[in-house]
Amino acid sequence: MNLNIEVKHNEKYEIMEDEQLIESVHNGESEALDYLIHKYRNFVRAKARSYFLIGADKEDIIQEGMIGLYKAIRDYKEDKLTSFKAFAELCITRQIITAIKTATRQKHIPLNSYVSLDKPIYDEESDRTLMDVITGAKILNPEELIINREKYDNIEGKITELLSDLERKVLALYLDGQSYQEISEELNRHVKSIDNALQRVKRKLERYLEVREFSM
DNA sequence: TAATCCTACGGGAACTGTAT
DNA sequence: ATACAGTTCCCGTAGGATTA
Repeated sequence: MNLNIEVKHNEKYEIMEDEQLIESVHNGESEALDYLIHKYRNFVRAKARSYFLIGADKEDIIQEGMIGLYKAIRDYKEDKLTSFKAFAELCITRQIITAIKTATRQKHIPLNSYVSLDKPIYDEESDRTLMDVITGAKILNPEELIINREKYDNIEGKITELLSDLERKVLALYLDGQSYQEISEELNRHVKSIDNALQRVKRKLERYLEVREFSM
């Protein structure tokens, strides 16, 4: 079956450290590249989710995230102090944010909703990124990201206060990159319940955003 | 087909007004 | 003060439509 083939195919890579894999890629092993990209696919998905939860275009953001991943693989230097994973996370995040910024730039952004910044508002739609919503601040560059991290932590606490138990759990797993089905199995609920919980979470976050924007 | 959105429904808790 | 009916809000659920 498919599965077996895949397993065999990756056998030799499974025991390798990311850093070794990178080296292989740099030496021209395209299979190592495939493996790495596959391995980090869910990671990218999880990262991207923060940005499309509130309605951004999921596929586009994931694409950007994958580009960031690719760049990370391409540019990672072994002698760096950071692990590849940390480096990749940075690259992916930066790529996504840059893409969103580009998409939203020169877009008339209503004063009351810069929150939508992270959200790629490709068009007339009013979308906001979860992260933006949560952060409530525009992210101008990586440095600001770090600065905003503190605010983010605060706000995160407040937001989770708004959510019910189920909603909180579902959100956590969702942001973890899990699918509806995986979440439903984990929590022993119908997929429908997951969907509903997510819907409520989104609505709450949107509402929270509005209030927040208003008071800032 | 899976993910997502929209709308409506039912149960329960909290609140309110009122009659006793 | 107590009891009770009516109202409102929140949570979870469900069906169906839409989107990717």
